[in-house]
Amino acid sequence: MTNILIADDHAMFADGIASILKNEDSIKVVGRCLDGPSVIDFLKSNTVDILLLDVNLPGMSGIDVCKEVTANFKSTKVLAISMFNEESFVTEILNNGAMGYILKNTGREELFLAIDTVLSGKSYFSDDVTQTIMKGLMKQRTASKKSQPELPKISRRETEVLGLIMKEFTTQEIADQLFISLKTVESHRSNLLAKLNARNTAGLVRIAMENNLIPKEEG
Amino acid sequence: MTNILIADDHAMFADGIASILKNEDSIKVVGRCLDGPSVIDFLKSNTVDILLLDVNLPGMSGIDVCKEVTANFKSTKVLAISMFNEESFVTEILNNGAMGYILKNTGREELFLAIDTVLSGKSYFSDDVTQTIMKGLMKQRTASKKSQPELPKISRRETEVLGLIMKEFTTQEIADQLFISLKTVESHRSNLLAKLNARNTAGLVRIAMENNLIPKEEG
DNA sequence: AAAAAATTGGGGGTATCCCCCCATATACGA
DNA sequence: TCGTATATGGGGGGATACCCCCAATTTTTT
Repeated sequence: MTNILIADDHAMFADGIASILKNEDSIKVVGRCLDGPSVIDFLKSNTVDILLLDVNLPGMSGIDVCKEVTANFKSTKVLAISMFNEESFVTEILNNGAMGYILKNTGREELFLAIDTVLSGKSYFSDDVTQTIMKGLMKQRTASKKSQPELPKISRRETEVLGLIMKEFTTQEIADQLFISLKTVESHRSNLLAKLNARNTAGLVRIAMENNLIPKEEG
Repeated sequence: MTNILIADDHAMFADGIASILKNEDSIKVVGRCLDGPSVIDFLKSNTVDILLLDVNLPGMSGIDVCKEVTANFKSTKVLAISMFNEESFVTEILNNGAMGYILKNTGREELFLAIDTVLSGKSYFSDDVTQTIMKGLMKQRTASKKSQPELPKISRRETEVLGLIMKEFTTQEIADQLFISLKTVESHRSNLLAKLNARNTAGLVRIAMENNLIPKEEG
């Protein structure tokens, strides 16, 4: 038996979902919530396998709810539902733990499929949503490239130093690891600050991560 | 007329692609390269609209080639081709400027479609590849969550301070903006270091970005 | 071959960060 | 209601980062 909680402030829509699911023997709608806080409350005293979560909840947004749920109720999987096929909504809630994203015009067959898929631990996305995400990934790339049309080329040694900075090593430690002088590392740091147009270490790290300057290795 | 450059170290495969494209009047295969450096050389003296790039090139990898091409030859669009539907390959080359990714078992119809799509400035991915990416996004999420099972809750004020740190403000500047004492901000910094298990500002910023702690606003 | 960039290193100084100790008041949760 | 977390603030000090000046050598690019 799969316990499902519906979180949507549109009563009519919540009813619709519930009536669709009602006919399925293996599924039980254990509750309905109209806002974020009541979802959290409900989960504290009930077992829920799948949370059908509207992204655009009033008050506490769906994103925050999702974050909270995946952090504190690990046995509950979130399947996001939204009226909008907006790239920002999709990526945002996926980055906060949702296992799937479907649109409100989804038919009953696809709804069941999505629920089963998410329930089995896999992720599910409507085809339209998938398209949107792929486009979004590209847009994000080109947009970030436009904002900083050409950031100066970072040399091999500077890249090394930057990588070690991101690993929280101090200048002295970096010097030791690279077998060069403290002063040399300071030179590289200084050049990095100038090239990346950063004021301090924080900016160095942020810009490096935003522009994917340091290939991350597995550790 | 669309100029296409094929970069693949497997001669037989490059021949196959070329022979498929030869029959299309609007397409002209202007060259074939067997390794990365020769691609760069070729682009320096030729106009190429689309680069069909094998991800797994010997010597200079396809990822590096792609990075170089999108950085320095902005009029050339990269369509990645690979034998492997590997999530790491796909995301890596997409993050380095490729506009599309297709597999080597792609048929001629889909090949033309991919070329046209990329040529028009949109991105193209085989269905299989799309599935792989979506799964990968999820995996990446759950994996990163496992590595740091539960990082302590960051309070509202700490989040504010952390956000300003990432914007490269100094402790004194943060104190001024929040109308609190320098010492208070230092307390928050100190608590953040302890909670996030970081050694210094670099770690603070890296961990914040890795865990998506600071909602980025548009500027 | 000449110019530019990268790599190396130093002196000296200030700003900032990070650390230890401490305290008070408020708010939140068990 | 009683602890824990949060937010506030202070003294003092050592470590680190950042800044200015500078220069020699090597590598890369033009």
